[in-house]
Amino acid sequence: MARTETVEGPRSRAAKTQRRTRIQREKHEQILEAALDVFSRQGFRGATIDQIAESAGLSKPNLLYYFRTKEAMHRELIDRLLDTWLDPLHALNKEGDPVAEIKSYIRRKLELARDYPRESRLFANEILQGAPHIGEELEDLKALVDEKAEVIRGWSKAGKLRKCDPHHLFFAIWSTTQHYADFDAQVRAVLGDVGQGEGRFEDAARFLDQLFIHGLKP
Amino acid sequence: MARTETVEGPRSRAAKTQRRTRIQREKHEQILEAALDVFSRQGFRGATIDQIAESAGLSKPNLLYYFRTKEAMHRELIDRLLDTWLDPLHALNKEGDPVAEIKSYIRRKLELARDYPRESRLFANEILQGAPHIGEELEDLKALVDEKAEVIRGWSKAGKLRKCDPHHLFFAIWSTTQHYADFDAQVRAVLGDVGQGEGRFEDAARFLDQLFIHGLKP
DNA sequence: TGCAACCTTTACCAAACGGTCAAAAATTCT
DNA sequence: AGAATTTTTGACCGTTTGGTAAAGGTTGCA
Repeated sequence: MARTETVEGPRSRAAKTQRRTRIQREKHEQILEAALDVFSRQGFRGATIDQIAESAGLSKPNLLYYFRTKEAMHRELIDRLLDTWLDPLHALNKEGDPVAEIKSYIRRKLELARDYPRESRLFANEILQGAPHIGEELEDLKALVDEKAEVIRGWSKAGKLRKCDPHHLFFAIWSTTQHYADFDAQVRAVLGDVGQGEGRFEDAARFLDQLFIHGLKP
Repeated sequence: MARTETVEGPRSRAAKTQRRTRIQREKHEQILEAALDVFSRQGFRGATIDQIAESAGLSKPNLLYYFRTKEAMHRELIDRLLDTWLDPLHALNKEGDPVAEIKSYIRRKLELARDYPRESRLFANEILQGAPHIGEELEDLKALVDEKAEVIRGWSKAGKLRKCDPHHLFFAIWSTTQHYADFDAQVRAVLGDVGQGEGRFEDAARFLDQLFIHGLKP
């Protein structure tokens, strides 16, 4: 899924031989962590290298020693993201019980939204702007989705699931779960700041379970 | 809902007396149209005045004669947006048939996503970045949502709807419908470019109807 | 200890950015 | 027509931005 790894980093012997020094490994992660923070809040164009550098506790030229461009940081973040992001979909098991499988898929997606909201927003930003940096990856996504859509269709045909358009089912699951990460500001405003964090996600999980289960049981 | 109208525009006598010339009215609209285009694709920070000016067929200083800052354009767009955006929710009628009301609400929201995708993305961008420009408006939203949530709760208690958390129901409706506008790039990639536009929304409407109706019927 | 590789900093650059200003051009009003 | 007003323009400004060059400091290893 990840794009052909072009090793990013300093033009040094260690880098060229792929063997990274301790400092390189540490700073590399440190920078990506800061970059994720900034990109997910500001979007690609809105983020500045200075912001990321400051958030990472480095000077700008120092940061640019590890990542030669802003794009380089963004690209590596997106690459990493996609791998973990599609994991739950990969796990959808043709042999399992349909309703239980979908329930568990929803749960996993919701957990991702809870535990990795920055990644979710990073992705949302990218798609919102028309996915300018991930054309290639979206094709891989299509292949995976088409495959899993067939699984759903199979379950429907076997009478184990109400008949429905599998692609739109996926859209509904993605949107409802990611909503809690991407539109967090709105969710918090509407729910009020009472009953934070923990209970919120439990309520969401209960609601989505009910909605999809009753909506899908034959 | 709209914020107290501070009339934006040229510092001219006509403007001060609120009476706008023909040219002022025309250019004003022309600029907002272009600004919507650019803001919805690039986000606030990503958009540049030059881009908007070019898209509107004006020089930058000329544009700035009508809107004195970038914020001014964005603010008026957001203000207009919110009015039409919440219309469908206002229309949710306590006296109507619960299932029919919700069905019609979903349909309206989906039509908005189809007919005004740029507005949807403008809003999505704003919320994604943490709603920095619309704190005030979100409070009004909360009040409206709370009110309509009570309507839903009433229907549930009367046994006309399956018991569920009304707020999360709204989240689910918002996210699933707006998904088609906001994540259009992903939707197109997954569905392939075949079977465009028209059929797409019909399929979505059918799916969402089924999902929510069966998920909500008592 | 010395030296080669690696890391960090200071100073800098060109382009892009949001916005201003004064004056010219066009329009409207009487 | 001519004055008054509105609209448009070109030249400009200070700041921010992504990124570079080169020199100084640090580390690891023979």
